[in-house]
Amino acid sequence: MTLQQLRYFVAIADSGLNITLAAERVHATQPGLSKQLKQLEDELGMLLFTRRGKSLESITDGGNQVLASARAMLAEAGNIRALAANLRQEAGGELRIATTHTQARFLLPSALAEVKRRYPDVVVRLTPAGDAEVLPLLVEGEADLAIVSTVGPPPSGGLAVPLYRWERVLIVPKGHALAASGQGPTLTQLAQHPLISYESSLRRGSSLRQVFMRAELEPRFALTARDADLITTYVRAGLGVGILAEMAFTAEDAQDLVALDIGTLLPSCTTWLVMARDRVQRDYALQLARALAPQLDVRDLRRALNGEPPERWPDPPHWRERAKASGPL
Amino acid sequence: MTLQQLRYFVAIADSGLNITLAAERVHATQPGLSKQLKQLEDELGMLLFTRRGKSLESITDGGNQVLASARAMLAEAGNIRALAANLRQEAGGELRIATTHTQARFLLPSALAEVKRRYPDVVVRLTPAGDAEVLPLLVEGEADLAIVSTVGPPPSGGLAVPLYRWERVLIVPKGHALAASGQGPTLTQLAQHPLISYESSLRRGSSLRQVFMRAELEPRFALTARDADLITTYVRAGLGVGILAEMAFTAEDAQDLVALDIGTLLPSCTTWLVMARDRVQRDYALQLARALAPQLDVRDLRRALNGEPPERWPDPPHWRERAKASGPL
DNA sequence: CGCGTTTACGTCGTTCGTAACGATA
DNA sequence: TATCGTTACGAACGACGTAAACGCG
Repeated sequence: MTLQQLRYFVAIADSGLNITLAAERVHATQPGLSKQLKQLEDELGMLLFTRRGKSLESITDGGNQVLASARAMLAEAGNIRALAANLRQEAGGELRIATTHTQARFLLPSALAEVKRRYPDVVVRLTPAGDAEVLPLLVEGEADLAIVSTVGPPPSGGLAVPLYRWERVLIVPKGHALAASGQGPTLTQLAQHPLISYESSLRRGSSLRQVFMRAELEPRFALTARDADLITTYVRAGLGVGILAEMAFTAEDAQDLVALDIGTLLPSCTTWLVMARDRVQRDYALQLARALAPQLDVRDLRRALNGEPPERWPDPPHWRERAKASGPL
Repeated sequence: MTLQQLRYFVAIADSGLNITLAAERVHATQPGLSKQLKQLEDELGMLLFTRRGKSLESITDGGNQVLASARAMLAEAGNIRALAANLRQEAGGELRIATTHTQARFLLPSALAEVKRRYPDVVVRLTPAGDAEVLPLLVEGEADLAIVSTVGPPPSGGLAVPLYRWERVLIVPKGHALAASGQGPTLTQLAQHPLISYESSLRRGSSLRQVFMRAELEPRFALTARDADLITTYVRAGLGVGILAEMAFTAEDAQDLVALDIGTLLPSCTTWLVMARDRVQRDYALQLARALAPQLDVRDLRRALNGEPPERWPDPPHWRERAKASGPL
């Protein structure tokens, strides 16, 4: 049993049992993986996959257990390498961030610029994903850090650091009926208009739906999208009124659109930086965390990166106050 | 980074930084380990040990962190192998049990005989150790199972299964003053005699000492030993009165010694089977657990072996009733 | 001078890539 | 026939053992 064999094994498992594809991903040849897989099975004296003819059909029960252990081992190997790279103060490296489009577009740019300034050789890989897909990416080891938003308690599945809170705003064209009063509408008024919002709003448990449900109203969604640009575009096109993260309403939007405060209608959101427990992070991950959460004590952050978060984090600042806040050095 | 390199590395760390000794333990040559160590350090770009001249002086800070990860990886590798061996129904294998002399002598024989009957090819390695050294052996991976006794709550450091409860008895020669009344003495009477008991009784936190301390009495220890044979021997020799686990008082002892019930004076003990969390056990470990705890449901035991113990274990039987009890198949 | 480590060197095993073959849909 | 896996073969590398040299107490 070698680490290489285990690496090939999980690559095959992660490639939908397609050895050829797995071989490409690990930068090796297909016969090489085939052979190593067979050797691993021989040594363990068990089949890791069931076969139909020559093709792999499914993972065996035992194979799944081995898979879990193999993943753990490879993760530890990664820890060792990250540890060494940190100690060696290696300039290069990769920083894989899984997050939603909104955070990638409005929160991350300045923070990533800061990281890039101190660590120019780091390759940042942004993986935009739907709200529900971000955390799995982290758990499966596809990403080093995840940035997600929740209404209420921190997300599970990792170690969460609160970054900031934010509200949703209602977007309407200038001169729209709802904008006439100058202040936000009631929920009942809102329910009479077709809505344009994020895809995740369609989910049964989404906070938007829940708010309507509690008021015994049924929201009508005209259109959902993943990013704010599309939402504002369709609001402009008159397809409906938009519900947007406040961060996503730009100065340009303000030329022909109006953002109405609906803070009382919808609960506020918290955005979290999430990392997998027991995974050693590179130094530039700390740098990113500092840039994202300047209100937090660096020592707390460093401890958190090492898997020992404080009992309670201080309440994160609101998006609007965020620029002003700055933690102790 | 190879598993082999990591194995060599921990072997060196576990051999007091003596490469030659480590080489013997892993059945390899010393230059081989030297070279692999160097290669590992080269690949990681860090020193794992500090050197004085050519000799290894100490582990570096980074080395210690790598060591922890390496141990975790090797443990997982062991898990995979154990899993495969179970699946393969492999007859052979090793069962390393760390325990005290008393349990090894009076509890284990019948249970081990049962295991050996079903798994004749298993090599059982009994590691007798002092009361305080048993659990560390388990945690360090030197043993698969540990059997320890506590007064009160289960031991930490692993997953504990309660086996049985037992009392300590007072051993005196026939005709001894304390035996005259036919029943046990008071604590004050006991304090007037030199005591002979287990080594662990000397420890500051031992339950024996605590009982005396609470009564503001100071016990005098004439002699301490690790095993019951020695204790009874010296009781016979008239060096003092013995305090012994009830299991250790044999029919032979009864010919010239008397065991007095002091159940009211000393709290009763519970003996636990402890295994490391997240470590896959071989099937014969389950067999041993069944033999040791016949009062428990096999399904609970199996789940416990897989790391999912029930919320609460039923109270274990007393040693005297233990032979009669038998759980559902 | 003994103990323990490193260096040097040769051999053997193993891994990996290329190429050809085979099976399956 | 295209796709995907296995087998065959050869080259290169790497691990390991033996033997000798080196440093240190």
